[in-house]
Amino acid sequence: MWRRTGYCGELRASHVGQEVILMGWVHRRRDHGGLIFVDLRDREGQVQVVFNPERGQEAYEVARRMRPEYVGAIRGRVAMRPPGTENPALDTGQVEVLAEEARILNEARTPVFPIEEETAAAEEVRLAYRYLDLRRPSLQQNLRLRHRVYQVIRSFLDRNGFIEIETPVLTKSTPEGARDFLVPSRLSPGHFYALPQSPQLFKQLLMVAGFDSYFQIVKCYRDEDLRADRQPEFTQIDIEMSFVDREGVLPLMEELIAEIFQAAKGVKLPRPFPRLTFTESFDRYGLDNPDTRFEMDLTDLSEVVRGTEFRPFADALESGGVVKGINAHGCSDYSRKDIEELTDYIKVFGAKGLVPFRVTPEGVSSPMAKFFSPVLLEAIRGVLQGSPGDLLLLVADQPPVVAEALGRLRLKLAERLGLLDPHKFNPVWVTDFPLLEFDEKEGRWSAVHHPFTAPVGEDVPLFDTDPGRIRAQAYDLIINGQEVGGGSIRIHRREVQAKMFQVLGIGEEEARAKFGFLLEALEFGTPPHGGIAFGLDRLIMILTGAESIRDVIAFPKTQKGQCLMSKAPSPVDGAQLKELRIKLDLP
RNA sequence: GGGGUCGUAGUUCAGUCGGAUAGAACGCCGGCCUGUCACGCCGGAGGUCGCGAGUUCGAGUCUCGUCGGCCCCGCCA
Repeated sequence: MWRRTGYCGELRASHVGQEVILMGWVHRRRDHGGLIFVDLRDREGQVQVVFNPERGQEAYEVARRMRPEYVGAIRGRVAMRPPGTENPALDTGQVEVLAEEARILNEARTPVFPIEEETAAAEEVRLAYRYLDLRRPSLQQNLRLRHRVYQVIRSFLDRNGFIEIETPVLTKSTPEGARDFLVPSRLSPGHFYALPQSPQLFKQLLMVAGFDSYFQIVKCYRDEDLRADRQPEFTQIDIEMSFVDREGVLPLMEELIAEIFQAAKGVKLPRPFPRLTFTESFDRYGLDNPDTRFEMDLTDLSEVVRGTEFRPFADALESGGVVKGINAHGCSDYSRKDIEELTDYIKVFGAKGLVPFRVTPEGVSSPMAKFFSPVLLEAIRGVLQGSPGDLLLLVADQPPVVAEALGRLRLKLAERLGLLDPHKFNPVWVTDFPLLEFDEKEGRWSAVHHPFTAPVGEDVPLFDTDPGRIRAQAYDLIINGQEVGGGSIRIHRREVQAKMFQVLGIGEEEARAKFGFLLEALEFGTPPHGGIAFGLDRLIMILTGAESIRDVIAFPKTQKGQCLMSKAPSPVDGAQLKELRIKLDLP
């Protein structure tokens, strides 16, 4: 076998005169009868190879048999292209390789879809032939950027004293949180391992063990329904630190994120990152994952419109609700149909309606104008700072409904107005989440973050009086409205953990059965500790501008959790099931 | 569990009011062509209209069911 001298995509004018041996895929062949051009492609790019029978009759004959995606090897000399035939679209476009000898290393079936930067092929087809899809430059670039990010993370955390430790993939099912993937145990019939939703308990135990600072780039598994940014298995950058409070975690994590953005995008993120409390975020943006690349804040109009006869507003206010609005700058020309579309959109989130007011040079107009006095219309305009050309959109309902409806509407409008600058990266910490939320369905308190999150010290007495007002020492990192990470300072005292389980309705016995090992560990000298986990896939999505998480994962699954290439999941034969003592009960 | 949308040649799509032999482009195969790079020109092959029922003289087209892709709600500590 020949040994290649380098990559196709690397050849430049400086290589002219050198003899090279190249190997790669036939990207395209242009047969002129007496002269054949072959673009040979490898991971670094492509280069034009010229087959002239006068230079190599046998090589020419081989080139005649070449077809797209054949794997070929050529030996030849790098030459400047004749003047006027350079191709500025190619990095290698100044030069070409004059083939003297050629070999076909392997033939290829006609590709199911052409291997091009932008493919028109449906994702269904691309996923079934993922290895062909992965030949396309855009996916190659995404995965190589992902590789770069792995290296930056390891280098940064190593430099800062973190120790990389693997935790079990076959572990224990725990209550709360997402549905577990289960793995039957052959050696313990009727017992099951669970795949970890995160290494949460293990990393805390590593703190108990005295490793001080730990990290892991680790797969996590959650058996929930998929979305454009959710896969059943995904990767976290999992981090935990001992003897720290929040200020020991956040600034260092900002350095890590900044280093990633610098290395991957050449973007400098100013530090410190801005911070918002959960309450501020909720009030201004309606969501706990605010996109701060643009303004359009939610504004409270409850006091302005109090006393109005307009039923939807009056009813909402009487039943403890609020009236809030946003100013869609320059949207006064939105048609009735546009407004209807936006209304339908927010109805998905529980809002009953959307009340529009157009600001014109003559004043404020609205289909609902007859319910409002001119003074009130002017007051609404004033509070929302409406100028002629603006469209004011109001929603009235219970606070959470108003927040989500307007928060999502704000994003929808920003998208329509082109306010989401893809070159802008706005990180923001959201802090002071509530520790608990009341689950109406289950009729009990549940943890907003997870049951090991520490409450803010001064709020601990509220456990007995008003659990809903306890703040958590938890924090999320949001970039451009995407939650890319979240963490907390953990409970390290046995009695606080007990209080937490108590309020969650997890009995002494159940707690011992489910988390006994953690509770016990807390009794053996647990340092104060806390940490964070970043969603690596989502981070790579932001860095690459990918619209789907599938574009940053080599072998992703469909919305039904299937791998169209390997056909997983699949039935297994009876012997396997018998060995596991499993009987199927299918509909 | 629910809502929306899509499924026709290898690929991307068109296909009228239900009507005769289901079309186009790209790709593929063959021929010609010595400076192309989305090469060009000539010719050709290629179809389980996702699958299954039903309505009809007749279904790619209408109805019902079903399978699958994508987006969303619920879900995702």
